[in-house]
Amino acid sequence: MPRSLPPLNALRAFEAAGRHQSFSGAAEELAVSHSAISRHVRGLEDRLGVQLFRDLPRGVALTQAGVRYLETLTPAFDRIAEASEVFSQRPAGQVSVDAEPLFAMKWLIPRLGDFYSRFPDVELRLQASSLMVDIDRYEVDLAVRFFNAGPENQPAPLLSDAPLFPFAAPHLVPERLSPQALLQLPLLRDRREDTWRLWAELAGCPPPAGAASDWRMRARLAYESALAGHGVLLISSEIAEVDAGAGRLVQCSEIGFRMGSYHLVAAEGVTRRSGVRVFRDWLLDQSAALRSAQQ
Amino acid sequence: MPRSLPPLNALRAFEAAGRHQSFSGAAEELAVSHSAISRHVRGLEDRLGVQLFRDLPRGVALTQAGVRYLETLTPAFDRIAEASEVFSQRPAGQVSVDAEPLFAMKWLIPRLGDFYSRFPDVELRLQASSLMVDIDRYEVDLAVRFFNAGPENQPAPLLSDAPLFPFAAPHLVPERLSPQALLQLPLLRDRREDTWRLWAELAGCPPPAGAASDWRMRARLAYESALAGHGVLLISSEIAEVDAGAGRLVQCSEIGFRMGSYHLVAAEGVTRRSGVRVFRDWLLDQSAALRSAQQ
DNA sequence: AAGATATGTGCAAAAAAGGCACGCTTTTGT
DNA sequence: ACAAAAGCGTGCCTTTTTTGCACATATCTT
Repeated sequence: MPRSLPPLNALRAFEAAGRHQSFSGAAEELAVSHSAISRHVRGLEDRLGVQLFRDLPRGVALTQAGVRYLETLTPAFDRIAEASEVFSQRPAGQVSVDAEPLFAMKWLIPRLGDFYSRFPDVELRLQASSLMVDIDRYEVDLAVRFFNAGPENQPAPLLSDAPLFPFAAPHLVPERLSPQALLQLPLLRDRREDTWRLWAELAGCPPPAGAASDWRMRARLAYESALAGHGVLLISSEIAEVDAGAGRLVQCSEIGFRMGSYHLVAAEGVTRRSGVRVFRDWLLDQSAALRSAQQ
Repeated sequence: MPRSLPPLNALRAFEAAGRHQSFSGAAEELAVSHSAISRHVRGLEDRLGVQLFRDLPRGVALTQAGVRYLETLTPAFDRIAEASEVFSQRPAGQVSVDAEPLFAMKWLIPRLGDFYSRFPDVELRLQASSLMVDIDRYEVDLAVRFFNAGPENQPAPLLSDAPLFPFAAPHLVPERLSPQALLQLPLLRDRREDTWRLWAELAGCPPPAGAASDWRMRARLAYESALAGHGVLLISSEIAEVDAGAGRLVQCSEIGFRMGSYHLVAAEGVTRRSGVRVFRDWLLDQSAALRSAQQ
């Protein structure tokens, strides 16, 4: 089962020699001496047990076996060369991306330095919106959206499925708290759903009563409030990571749950553009690296 | 224009590592240590300037770039391996060949020893006939035919286009003769055409008169007569070569001309069979080698 | 906590590749 | 006709590449 290949450098030598119908020509192409080619070809013939070249009064000519072999080798090497060249071409072009505001602020932007340094020729246009609408209407190439991935969303690859955990500013909650104690604090809610009720249920506590401070607010505002120490927020640990790492937020409990995940949505046909492809690949690699590091 | 390829052994290492998603797995497949794979992959990444693998908590995983690269490399290596394996499979099977009688006796059979030793598993059935009919009616795979190649016979590759020269037994003609002297000797003719008239014309002599001994006879008989010293025969120098080399015939003049050539005709679809392919390739190689050695 | 898995790395050995010089043959040029 | 050049093969030696080993690190399993 394990496939066995002849010495690849000998194959390359033979392939060049076959194309040139000349060892010297191949030697020049490969920037070596003709004797190197001669040895490679002879070694290959010995190994395969087949005569690939025939002596001419002056020079050499392929045998039928050689012709046939070459007909396979040349396209194979061409494809390899083609695929390898891609890496040396600096990708360029514009990419327009729309991302969920919090994802953009706390996940994407902190990582963009890496992208800019790797692909200085790709011009990135980033905007933030949370509207869950058809991507084509926004006239962007790529969009980061938060939803529960069903079978119908399969083609949208996952960017982050980190669970929601309670986070708060360290001066409000210096360390882990019991669920009961935590639920006594001001609970910040965004407009999405009644996440705190779900959390309390999971923690085995009675649902928290609404308090004066638990307005429904936009996610960005809720997050800023948490940073300011105004209460506890249920937020994706990957979103909170940048501020948690800097000591501006603290995870208050081990209890968390998933409510959906961030996915990358691509507009029709845009991946034909190298800039788009490069950004998408980079994004997915960042995401995969993050997830593999966490678990 | 000259294509530049990354180090091929590094490519193979990467390709195996990518398939296994594991350096150790690749190392086992390639029968080297894991450190060899590790170095190869790192070297390739450095050279291409692209990260191909990402570290996992335990092990490695392909990046998007790695996945894409692998998608090209694996089929390319597969095709190379496939084409290389062909040589290690001994071709077998039957091949039936029909050849012009003189070609079979004086050209083909003397060379068959080489074929038998190279391909002991191919069973060759050889018959001789000179009828120029549809090959399929003969129920043979390949046929050697003598004709003037026109555009309609293009697909039938050339086996021999050596010109006709006058040959005779050495005791009749110990050395080169002038055309005039030569035309005084008994002229052997086969039934094909009035070749001697053409030759005399070429030599600038009056057309030879018919003599008692110049019967029209089958080519084989004419050839035997020449060997027996009964006269001079116009015959392809490649056909006469085996007897000329053994001193049984002597070329009597430098004047010669082409009247047609031997070609290899294949029946429909038979080249799918490895034995047929091998014999055809061998035959064409023999022919090409002979021609390149002569001129 | 210990053992197994999986990769990275310094160092020295082994292997492969390469170059050079020379020989041989054929072709070309003077 | 003779010399030079173009092409390839080969022995010998050098250089470069590749490899293995031993050890280090990190993670997973039990």
